[in-house]
Amino acid sequence: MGLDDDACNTGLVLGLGFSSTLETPTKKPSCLKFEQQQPPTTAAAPPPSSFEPLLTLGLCGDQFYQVTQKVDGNKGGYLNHHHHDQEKEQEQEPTAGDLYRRQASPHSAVSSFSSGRVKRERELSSEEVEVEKNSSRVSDEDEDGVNARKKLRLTKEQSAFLEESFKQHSTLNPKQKQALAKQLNLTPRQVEVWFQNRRARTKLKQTEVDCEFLKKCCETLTDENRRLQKELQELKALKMAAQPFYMQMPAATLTMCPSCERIGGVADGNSKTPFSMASKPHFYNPFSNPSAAC
DNA sequence: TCGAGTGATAGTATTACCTCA
DNA sequence: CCTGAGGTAATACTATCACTC
Repeated sequence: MGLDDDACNTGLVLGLGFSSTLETPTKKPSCLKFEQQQPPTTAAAPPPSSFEPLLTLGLCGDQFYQVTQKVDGNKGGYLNHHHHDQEKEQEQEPTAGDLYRRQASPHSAVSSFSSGRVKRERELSSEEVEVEKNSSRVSDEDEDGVNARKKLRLTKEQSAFLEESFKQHSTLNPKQKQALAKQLNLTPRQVEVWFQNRRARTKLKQTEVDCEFLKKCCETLTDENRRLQKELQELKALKMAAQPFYMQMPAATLTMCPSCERIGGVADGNSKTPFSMASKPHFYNPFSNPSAAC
């Protein structure tokens, strides 16, 4: 493409691209409709080179949504009632190490126990494991011992409550998780999984939205680029038409005296031409004839 | 029957704490 | 006492499975 030449001759430069908005959420395009919530303790940082529109979804409060109304999670019939004497355990003060982690780690919040059931059961307190086994409608094994993973469906109330909580905080610390679980008659693990999936799917949706947005940006900029290229060509044509004959000649055939700044060469080099090109050094070729014009 | 939505699981990365030589 | 290495725990993310509607 001739952009470089154009830039040399006209000072106009055309470009097309996006700037990374990493860590500059305020620079996001204003036309983005969705905004992805960045929790106070930001989740794992994206790769440094990634485009991060930093959109947020929902509200972001300073305080975790205080649950004031208990939602009966058993209305749907999928959830078994479970005992609430886990409360003591839930309200135990975290250890110093826990506190440190929750405050210092960017990943502080939802525990996922994601290394599988064996690990999970090692990590969970016995009470919590018991709750988990009882509270969900099904366990991994049914009465026949067959590994039939049946699926819990959250009730509307439970979903709405979780959504509301997610709007407040997209991640939960263990206490919040416990509280939510208790309010909703779910296991902490279920709350945790719900938040994990919610985050993942929010991100997925956001990626799709971003993709569409970037496509549109690309189209717009391409059109703009095309328009400016055309305009540039027109300006160049006008400029050429307005130039005297010798200025349209190849620069190699022209020389200009560096001292008197008069153009020499095939044209009339000693006359008082109005086209003395002061401050146009590219008309001067020091290797051809430095002072021939004089 | 199929596809979308979604709960659940497995694997992996990161970070911080703890222990020990 | 200090320090670095290795182990462990907590938590996040991603991919995928599997079930329900």
